[in-house]
Amino acid sequence: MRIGELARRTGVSERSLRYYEQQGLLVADRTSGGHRDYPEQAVDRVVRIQELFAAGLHSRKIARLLPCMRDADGGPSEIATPQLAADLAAERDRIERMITELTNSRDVLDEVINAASRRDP
Amino acid sequence: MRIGELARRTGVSERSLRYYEQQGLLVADRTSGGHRDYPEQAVDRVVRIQELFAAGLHSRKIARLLPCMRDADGGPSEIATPQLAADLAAERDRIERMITELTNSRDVLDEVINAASRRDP
DNA sequence: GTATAAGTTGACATTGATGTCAGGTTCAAG
DNA sequence: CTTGAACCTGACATCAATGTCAACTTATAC
Repeated sequence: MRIGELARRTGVSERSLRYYEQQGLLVADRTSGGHRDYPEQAVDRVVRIQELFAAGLHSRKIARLLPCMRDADGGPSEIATPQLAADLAAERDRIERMITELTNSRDVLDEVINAASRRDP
Repeated sequence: MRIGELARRTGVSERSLRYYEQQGLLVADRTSGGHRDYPEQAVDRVVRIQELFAAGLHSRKIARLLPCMRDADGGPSEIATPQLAADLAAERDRIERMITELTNSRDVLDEVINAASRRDP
């Protein structure tokens, strides 16, 4: 699949897909003419990458993490080193705190929205 | 309370507190000499502001939202207009999706961390 | 009053993913 | 073979919160 289709199917811009490749997060075959050719599995991977970005991980860390994730089609190709695992554990805790904060914010918004809809039913 | 103490107690830098004031998110009395003097209640407010920033709201939107939130000491001083409420509802949905994504990422990290700790117990 | 800590404003820098544009090449269909 | 769509690289711009530094003023304790 080519970059346009991948962009369409993932909702990620072509610009970002090229950036992911530059950062070593995504690999693509090339046609004889140099156009990127992605495997079907790239769709899942891009979604994961996006989620990890949304979770506040930087591309360098994602690059180290990706080989340790199990793919849609099989187990991980690497096991995280103890150091990486500790690093990821810290990220995990940060994400957990983030979820708590987001939940708080969501509840605050709900309250404001409900107050408005009660006045203006 | 002065800015240094507020920064210490909230974990937010003095720089950011001044920025919040500049953006209309935070008000402070001034001493005769011009130093900021915050009420006790500012601590809670700063925490809320941080959470809303973490939820991806921009300062302008937070500024419109804040008067509609109930404070630690009482009800809201304003009720959101229908337009603001609709706007916030969209943010709410975005935050909800974000929580889902973060939960996914957390689970992925857990899996990688567990795989590493199983190999290296 | 003097020293030192804390505060003030203003300006400039940073960060990192993404947008955008230009100039050129490749692909696919007629 | 031609044409228009899709793709390539490279460069520059953006956004918004925060860091940082400078030059100065105020507060506090001795």
